[in-house]
Amino acid sequence: MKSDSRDTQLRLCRLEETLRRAGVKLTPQRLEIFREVLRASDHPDAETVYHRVRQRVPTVSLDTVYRNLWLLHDLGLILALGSPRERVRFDGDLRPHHHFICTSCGAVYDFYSAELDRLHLPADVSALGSPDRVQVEIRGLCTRCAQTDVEPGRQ
Amino acid sequence: MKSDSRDTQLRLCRLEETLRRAGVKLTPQRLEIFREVLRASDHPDAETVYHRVRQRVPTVSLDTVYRNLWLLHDLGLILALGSPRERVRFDGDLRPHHHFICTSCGAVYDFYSAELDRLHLPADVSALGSPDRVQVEIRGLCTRCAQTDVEPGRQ
DNA sequence: ATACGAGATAGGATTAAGTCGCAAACAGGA
DNA sequence: TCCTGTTTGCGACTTAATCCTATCTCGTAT
Repeated sequence: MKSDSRDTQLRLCRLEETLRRAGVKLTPQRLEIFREVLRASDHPDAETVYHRVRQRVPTVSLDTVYRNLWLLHDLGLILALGSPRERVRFDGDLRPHHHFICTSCGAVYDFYSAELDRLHLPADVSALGSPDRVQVEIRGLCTRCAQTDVEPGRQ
Repeated sequence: MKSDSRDTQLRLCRLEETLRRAGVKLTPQRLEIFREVLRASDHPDAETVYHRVRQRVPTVSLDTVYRNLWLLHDLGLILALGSPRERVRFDGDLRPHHHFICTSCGAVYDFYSAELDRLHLPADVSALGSPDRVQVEIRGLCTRCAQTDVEPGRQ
């Protein structure tokens, strides 16, 4: 397992620097939670991270795991799958379409593209399973949020 | 608002037929919940659908809304955004990558593709906001589930 | 038309995910 | 080493979502 060296080392340096910049302390709990997410390749949920970290830091609390996962997420050090912090949403539009998801307000905008609908998938996807629906998800700041957020001299 | 005619009409026919095939009854509540999701273009969550349906069917219960949303989802009549019925999952891999999500077991497999990483986005996306991260999400049956599910004469 | 039975509903009870508040502990700069 | 602002742990709490079950209803068969 060589990946536990160079890659992880770099990520840990980046962790230290990012935390320092944000004025956030590097506690053993925080470190272990971060390392656990790095180590995992199975996209664990908070509870799973909690159990794994517990084997190294037996006193860690579930709350601390939650707090730190979202902290690391907000600092851009790890990613969250799905629509973070949101309930499940439903969509009556069955036509092939794609999503622009605002990382600030959580709004989901649909858009259509014949080009994206017939995307050429890489060969190794077929080893994973048989595709049923292919969607492009774009995350970013929506126009509305960009206006209200910045816009100096107002507010 | 002409879309409330042809399109909706077709979808309602399809609803009736799909329900009949599945041996499921067409109740007024079910119909209104379906129509509400069709009508909405803002990807509402269950609670929102509940409040809207309530204005037409004042006695409807939240539980009925949940049950029917998932029923309609399972019958392929509506879609759910995000990872349905799952908790938030975390991912330590910051490299650009894409996801294959199994619709049966919920597992998420990563895959990498330089081609997909530099996707050409349609022009009208820029009107929605400024893209930050672009990901292709493929939903389908994973190889493992395909084997265990079908495979006659075993188990 | 009518009756009947499988399936559906309402709504209160329950579970479980996730968050809050606060006292005690700790990181890390001076 | 000291000191201050941050973080932790934990129990209480909130809230999304599901379960339970008596009652009701759709839709088929009569």
